[in-house]
Amino acid sequence: MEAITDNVPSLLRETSLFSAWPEALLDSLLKHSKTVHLGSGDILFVEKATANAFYLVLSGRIHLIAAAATGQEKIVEIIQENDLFAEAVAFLGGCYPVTAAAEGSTTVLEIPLALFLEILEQRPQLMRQMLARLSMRLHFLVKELRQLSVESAEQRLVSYLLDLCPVLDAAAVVELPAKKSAVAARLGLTPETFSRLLARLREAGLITVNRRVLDIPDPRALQCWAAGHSS
Amino acid sequence: MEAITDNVPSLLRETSLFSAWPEALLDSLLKHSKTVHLGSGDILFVEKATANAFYLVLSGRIHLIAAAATGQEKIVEIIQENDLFAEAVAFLGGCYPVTAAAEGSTTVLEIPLALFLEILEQRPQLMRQMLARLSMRLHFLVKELRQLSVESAEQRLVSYLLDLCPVLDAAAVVELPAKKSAVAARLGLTPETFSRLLARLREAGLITVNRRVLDIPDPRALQCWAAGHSS
DNA sequence: CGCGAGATTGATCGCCCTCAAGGTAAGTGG
DNA sequence: CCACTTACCTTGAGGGCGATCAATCTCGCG
Repeated sequence: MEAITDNVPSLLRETSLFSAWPEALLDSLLKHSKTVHLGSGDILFVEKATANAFYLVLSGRIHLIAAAATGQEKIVEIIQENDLFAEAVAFLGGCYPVTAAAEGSTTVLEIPLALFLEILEQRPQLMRQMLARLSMRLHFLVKELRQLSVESAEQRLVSYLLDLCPVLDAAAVVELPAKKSAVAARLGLTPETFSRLLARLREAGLITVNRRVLDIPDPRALQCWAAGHSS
Repeated sequence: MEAITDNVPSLLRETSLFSAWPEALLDSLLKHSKTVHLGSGDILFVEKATANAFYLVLSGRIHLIAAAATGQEKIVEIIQENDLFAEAVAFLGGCYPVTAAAEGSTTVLEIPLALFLEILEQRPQLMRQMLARLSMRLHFLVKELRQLSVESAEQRLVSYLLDLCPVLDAAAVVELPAKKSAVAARLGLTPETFSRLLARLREAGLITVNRRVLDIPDPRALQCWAAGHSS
């Protein structure tokens, strides 16, 4: 546990938001932060709860979940290690728009919003960075919105796989960031449909599947194939 | 035309973003802005084009459209008179994530991003307001995302109608903000499905429809009915 | 009146969900 | 080492929602 805690300053510095922060500010922020350990499925915060802090994933993964009255759930985003989340709520003093749950054993750093805002208030450049961050998230969400509304399940899956590829011009071996049922939820699909789609791509010779690891010999071909299937 | 131009300062001041700006700053921003007139269907900017300005709708309506490779289109948002749009792209120096098209004859004020950023850079409080604005948009998009992925067409329609009601506790007469086919696209539906859903609600005695004007005698009943239909 | 855009209604189809039944690993205790 | 368990994934059959195609209707307008 100490090992992780000692690591925190360097981890924080690796995030795009904090990379340019002066040492002193980071330290004072860390003094008022604390690590939280979560078991599999544990809830970090629930939708509509008052937001007092935002978080950095130190190890494990966090699912951001939007639930409907019917009990159906959609995973809005899967937060990986060393990623910040929920930092955007800070500026409304409001509540969390989603529920955050741990996948597997997970450790997060809890950073109080009040102090963060206080520091930000006095550092225009930092504000500028926050604006850029939020702007990026906006673009991400707009893209998601488009994909959900106008693309088929297969096109969404292909887009998702292509996003995992570091480059499109060379063969790639990618690992799914979570168990398949969770990735399915992330894509707005049932596990059954997800499985069937993977099978289709496999039968078409576009990918090979090994547990959580996918081999994509020709990303471009995958891209074209999905486009051709819209007709 | 002069009449509209003369009106601009007061219109700008009515927007949440500019309401607290000093007169002098608004004036200098206005000096470098210009009004643009659009006919029905005219394109203001296209997706992926480099962003040099953001806009305020002076009269008419603007559709923000996300298109897929297949030619299908989804209206992400319908911008009303006196609303700002595309202000969020400023902080990435990037490109527009959607296409903007006029619905009917429309006039917009084009505000250059560069100058806006310059002013913002020197006014931390203004930055803070921008952050709050972006945060609100993030919440809006997350809500949209949830609705698209986990709610049925009927639930989405009802949510949309309820959003148009000023209060839920009293009867409301609301006007659709655009022609029905455009509202359908906004909800991710075809005009046919939209029409059928309205008919269903009408037959259930929950609304009456007159051209673009809807009468909702009991919003609460509408809300409950949609919830009950999830089973 | 005749025209045309938008709205409605009907018939049919396909995608994806649901429900249900195996299948395939990993871990457990004998 | 091997049944047994458990979690996860896969595969199959069937159904429903919403899209598509097509015909009719309404209304504003020249």
